[in-house]
Amino acid sequence: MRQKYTKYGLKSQKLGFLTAGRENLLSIGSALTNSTNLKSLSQELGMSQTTVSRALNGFPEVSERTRQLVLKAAAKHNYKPNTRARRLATGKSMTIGHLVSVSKEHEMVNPIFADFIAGASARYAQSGYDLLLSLVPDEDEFTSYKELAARSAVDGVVVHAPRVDEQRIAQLNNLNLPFVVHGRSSNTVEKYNWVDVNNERSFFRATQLLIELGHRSIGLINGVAEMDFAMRRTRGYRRALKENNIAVAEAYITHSEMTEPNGYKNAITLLDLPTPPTAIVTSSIIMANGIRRALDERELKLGRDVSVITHDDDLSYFRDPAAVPVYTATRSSVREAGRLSADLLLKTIADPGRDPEGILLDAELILGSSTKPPRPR
Amino acid sequence: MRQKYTKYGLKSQKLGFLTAGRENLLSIGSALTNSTNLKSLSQELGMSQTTVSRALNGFPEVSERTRQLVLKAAAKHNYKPNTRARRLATGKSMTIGHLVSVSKEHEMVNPIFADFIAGASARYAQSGYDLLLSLVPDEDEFTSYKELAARSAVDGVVVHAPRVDEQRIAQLNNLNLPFVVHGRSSNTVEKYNWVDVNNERSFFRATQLLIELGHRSIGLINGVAEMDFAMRRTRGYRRALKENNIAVAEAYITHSEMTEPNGYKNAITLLDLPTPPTAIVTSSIIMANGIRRALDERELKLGRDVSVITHDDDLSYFRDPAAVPVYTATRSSVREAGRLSADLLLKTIADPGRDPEGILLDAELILGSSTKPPRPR
DNA sequence: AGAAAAATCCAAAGCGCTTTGAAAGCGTAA
DNA sequence: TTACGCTTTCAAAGCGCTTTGGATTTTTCT
Repeated sequence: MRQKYTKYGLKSQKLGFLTAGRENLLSIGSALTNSTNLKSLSQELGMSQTTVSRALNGFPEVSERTRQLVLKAAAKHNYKPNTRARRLATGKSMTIGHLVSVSKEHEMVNPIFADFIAGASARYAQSGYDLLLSLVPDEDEFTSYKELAARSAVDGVVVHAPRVDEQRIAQLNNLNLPFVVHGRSSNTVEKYNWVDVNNERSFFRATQLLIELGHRSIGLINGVAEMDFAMRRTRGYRRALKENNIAVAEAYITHSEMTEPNGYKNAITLLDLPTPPTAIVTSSIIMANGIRRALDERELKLGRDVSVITHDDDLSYFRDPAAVPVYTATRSSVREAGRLSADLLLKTIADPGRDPEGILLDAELILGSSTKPPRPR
Repeated sequence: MRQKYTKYGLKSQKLGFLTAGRENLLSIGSALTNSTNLKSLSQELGMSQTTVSRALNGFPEVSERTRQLVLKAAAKHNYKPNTRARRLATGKSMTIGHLVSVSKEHEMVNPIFADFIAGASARYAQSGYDLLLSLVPDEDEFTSYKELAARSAVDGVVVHAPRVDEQRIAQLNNLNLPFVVHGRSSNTVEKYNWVDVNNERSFFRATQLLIELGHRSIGLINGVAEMDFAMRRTRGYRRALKENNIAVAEAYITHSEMTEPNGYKNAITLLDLPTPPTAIVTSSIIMANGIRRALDERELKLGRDVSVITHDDDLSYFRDPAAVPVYTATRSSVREAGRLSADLLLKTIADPGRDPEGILLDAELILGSSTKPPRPR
């Protein structure tokens, strides 16, 4: 007799060992697939699988009486069509992929992604889509997209944290996989779907506000320079200075991953300059916390001694219900961006011929208590 | 002739309209399924689908020469078995579900979940599993698990943020769906898999340290009381006071969602008591930031005027590379917890007969600069 | 009443893979 | 040469659903 090498053979052996008492494979098989299926449901109802399937999926070709009978029986057994079978039959994955890259340097996961996904997830759920999440080392990003596409595991993907030069956009267009970018990529000429905040304008306004208050030495504590949002924010900052005839001091500009310790470290660097800035604009409320710590350490008071404006993604665990918020901020809900991205992606999947669309959100400039005119020397 | 009501009928009409030029459905169909499949690959190789499948899946029943030929051809076409088909055929979903509940009150997503998932995700990827993420309003939690099980969309789930009284554990045991709890549930007698930090002991130690420094009035700014971790931390805190014959002042204990503004608010409450505490223990580094802000506002200095110990989940965007960290902290990497949870879940799925296991992590007590003896009055 | 139209239902054919049970190929011993 | 045991390959049967093209029943219209 032929020796059994197959996976199944091995497994059944193992199972048999563990579940002594079972006499055959069949009983184990049925123990694994415990739930009601379409076949048994239709048999119980004395109808064909077709009719039951149609009744459940809302097709008009089944009488109302039949539909009610089917729905009642389905509810009774808590029947839900098997996802795996349904996906194979329909040829759709009903799944959206989110690939979030984890920076190699600090193994950092951008904290805004949780709130972004919270927004998107709700939309997917409404439309019956699942969310496939994968955190990948940033050098593996494209490989991961390609693999998802090749094994057709998803119907679309969201691209997080685009860089100024973003390869993924062209690559995804080639793969013919619907996608939406959260953010934009300046050096990309192709058309693509995106949802972004008006970074340039909001940092222009923030800087402008500080200038109007009388500040002339304004620091910028920004994210990593390769990131598109960071580049745009720097541009807004520079433009404001330029339009007000203030020279840009390169030493006032720092770029780094947006962690609290980096906010602290960069603020210390600025504060220890021969002529330290009297105001700071920063890209993240997490960094703002680090800046506050630096001020504290240098015995300086936020607002009174140094003004700070931060970008505020309206993260749920920093949301400030106070009438006057702590930080003057350019605020834009990243959760709302998640919702909009999801909507856009679902629209694109439903209608592949659709022209790519860009959605530009305008951050509000919210006045808090961290900005005051500079202290007279 | 019968009128076409079917979904497909409708859709093909729509597609036809949008893609003028295509003559028939077939061509559209093939445009959608663009990738190579097993059939075409085996035809090209002049082998049966069986042989190709076996060669790719590492079965020993295919000669080395054949395997190499197959692998080469597969690589050439970037062939990956279609996920949907494979899952139906094997009867496995190769997917782990993470249901993260979003609190109704603040729509808050616990910030630790991103790092936890980063840890788990890497493990899943290694074993060929996908991660299905769903953020659900906390009242829908169980419905969501039930639905995932009914449509057999996942092979196992992770339970986040268990409460002292946690219904989900018994429910999941009934569903016969493998699961791991991140944390524990005190009032649950059933056995289940869990990965948790020794919350009781670490808060005992933290409180003990403050007492040894000379503090007698110690506040506790904790998470929501229903959460199991919060209850255990309170217990450790109380035990330390008790063992040192210090009366517990209920006014020194606050419970709330762990946001920065709540940290601030609760700290202000404590600091404005007739006899304010000289030290505070808190459950989250985010709250610790709020506490620092409160100290700042009351013109108090962290460490010198009020000592603070925080629990530190070692979140990537707060990770402090400084030799002496800002906060004295009970530290335990939540990312490591994610890895361990994933390992445990995958083990359970591979071997369903396995006895449930609990993994207890011990938080380190890290000395930082936020703890000093109390200031003499 | 009879024919046409509409409504309702069904058997069967996939979806793209894995797995089974059997057949074919191949070297070696009798 | 034949027979035997391995090794290697294959045709075919599902997995549980959706969708097709018809078949059957009911309603509507003349």
